[in-house]
Amino acid sequence: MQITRQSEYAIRTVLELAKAPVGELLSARFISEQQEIPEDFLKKTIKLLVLADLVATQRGTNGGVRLIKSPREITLLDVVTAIEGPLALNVCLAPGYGCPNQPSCPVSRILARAQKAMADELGKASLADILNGEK
Amino acid sequence: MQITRQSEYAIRTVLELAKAPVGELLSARFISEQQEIPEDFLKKTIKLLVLADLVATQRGTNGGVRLIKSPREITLLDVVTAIEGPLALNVCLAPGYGCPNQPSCPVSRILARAQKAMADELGKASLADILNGEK
DNA sequence: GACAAAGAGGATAATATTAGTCCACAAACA
DNA sequence: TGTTTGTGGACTAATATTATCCTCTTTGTC
Repeated sequence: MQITRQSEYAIRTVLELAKAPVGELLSARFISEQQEIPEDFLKKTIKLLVLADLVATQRGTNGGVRLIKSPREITLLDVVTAIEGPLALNVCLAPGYGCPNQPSCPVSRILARAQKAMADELGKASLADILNGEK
Repeated sequence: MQITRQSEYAIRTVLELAKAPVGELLSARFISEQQEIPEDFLKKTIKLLVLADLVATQRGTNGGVRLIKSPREITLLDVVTAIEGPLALNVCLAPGYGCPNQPSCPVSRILARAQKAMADELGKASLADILNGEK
């Protein structure tokens, strides 16, 4: 019941990007050194962020990664979801899982509620909030 | 970011126990058949519930397992914690983990908040609530 | 055009976690 | 005494996570 290390890498990555001047490209190598993240693994992590439309990449000399949304518009929920897919506290809550009892099953209802409470908190925290020391 | 299958087994187990007449012993075999849980694995699961003081066991003929608290006093949080240990959305939130930045780190603060929101929901849901279809 | 810098992507390995199985043993009871 | 039932440990299997390696493509620069 933890976010994966890859999610943490992703969070540190977008924070690093959010700290840089708007629109500036940071290379995967640079980020990997700053944040002590294995470079090749970071690249894959970045790819997931691209697929989630949180960042864009550019190849070639002086290429790199940049945010494509304002730090105010990106939340921890966005980042974690980009890496791990939709939250699902239990298999029975995963999209497309066909539990015959759902949604009448009282356990799944409670898990869904707990999950929503957590997601709401993560969805409230933007990168900007975090960088501002967060009120 | 899921509860483990073992936690789910544990939940189903205590619910089964909560449905039975107060104080009645159910054997691991019986529960494993009712709930389709591998028997030997269930036994280990039960042991964790014992260690968490949620159930008591009795050996020998007609032995088995029973709750030692009222279903009103046992919450999903109790059960999940019994199996998985204290919740920790991230390593940095695990008891005893020495992150140099904690607790000033804004990310860990948010994760902690999200975790608490989830834990609160799980801690509100008692077995009795669940069996009553939960309001 | 050649070369270097970077991301893309696939394959595979290394670890860690989770789940499940097996078996000898101890306690309770008839 | 022997059967039922939990205990405990070792072990295996399955899966997920994390990490590494290598080749390819794109882009910019000389």
